[in-house]
Amino acid sequence: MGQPRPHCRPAPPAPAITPPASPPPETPAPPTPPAAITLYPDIALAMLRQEQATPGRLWLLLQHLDQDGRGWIRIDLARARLTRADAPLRICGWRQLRKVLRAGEGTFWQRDATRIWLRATVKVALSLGVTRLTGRPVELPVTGLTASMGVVRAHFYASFHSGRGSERQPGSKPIARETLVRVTGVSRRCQREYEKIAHVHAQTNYAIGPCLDGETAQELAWEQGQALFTLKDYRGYQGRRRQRYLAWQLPNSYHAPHAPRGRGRQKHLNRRLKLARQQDDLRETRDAGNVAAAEEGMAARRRRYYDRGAAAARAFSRQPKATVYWPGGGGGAAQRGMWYALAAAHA
DNA sequence: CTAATCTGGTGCCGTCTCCA
DNA sequence: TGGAGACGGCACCAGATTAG
Repeated sequence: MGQPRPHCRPAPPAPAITPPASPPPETPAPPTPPAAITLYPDIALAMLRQEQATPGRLWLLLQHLDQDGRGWIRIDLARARLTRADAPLRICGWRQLRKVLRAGEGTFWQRDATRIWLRATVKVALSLGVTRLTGRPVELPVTGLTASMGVVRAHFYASFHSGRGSERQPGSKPIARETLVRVTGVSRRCQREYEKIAHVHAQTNYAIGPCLDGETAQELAWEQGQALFTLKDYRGYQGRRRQRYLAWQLPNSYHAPHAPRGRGRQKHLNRRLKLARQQDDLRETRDAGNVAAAEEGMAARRRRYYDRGAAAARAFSRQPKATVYWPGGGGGAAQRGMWYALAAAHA
């Protein structure tokens, strides 16, 4: 899905209609495609959830091969580029390719005798239950797509972290494993494996609350549960030396390796998704993308993370029922995963 | 003093599934 | 058909509190 292409692509032929005459033979030396594709994390996660990662990977590679955006690929060309032993984009043998093509029929493409007609990103998204693209699209190296399916799945999962962060702090806001299970459909155990494979760095975070005194400790214990402990600041990182603070563990934050890409095409895709949603009247089915947004939204009502203290303080004054966090300042605090906290008042 | 418990983590192992 | 990978269950970790 990497390259800008015309907004309208030719529709696949209706089954009853005679397939078009075979196109002229391809030139033997195709133009060298760029080494990376644009990946929309919501679509990648939906592929994982729907167990469509194998045909999904093939769809991305076929789009990559379709450099001039015609919307179709000749079957013999796909076979040559993806299954030949000496092909740089080889992913499997031709038998397996046939199997995967059958598995993705209708969702990712339609075939006639000679061509694979690729479905547009919007249609694939809708087929996978995604009705809105959130976060940022990311850049995925083609080598990440031609590796084993384990590596491909790991990159699909990691794209969520890569696409999550703000411009100032890419991917750095804490998110619990349990939330990740709900949002990505990937188990906790498997998340760790994927993180190892895709070089996603998980950072442990601690929140530093107010100075220790009996009443605030009680309030916070109510709010945070028994995970609360006292931190003695021997070196004076947070203020006076040896001052005791209330602290508690936060979920991990994650730093993934994929570079973010512009949101330009995503806006256009979201407009078309909205239109398609209205036409298909899908409003009652909770789609996968919205599930992700809703899950994160639920967590956000209780804990909200901000890039800077000023923004956190403003948000807290507007809504004091949610605890707000912002990254620890100098003294290496941010590197150690220290977050400052303004704790919610218990109602 | 010790065991149980809390939240948010990790490691290991057996079983199942997929793919060449 | 065999090996690699995915997955779930279980034990265990930190750093605290609480109950007996």
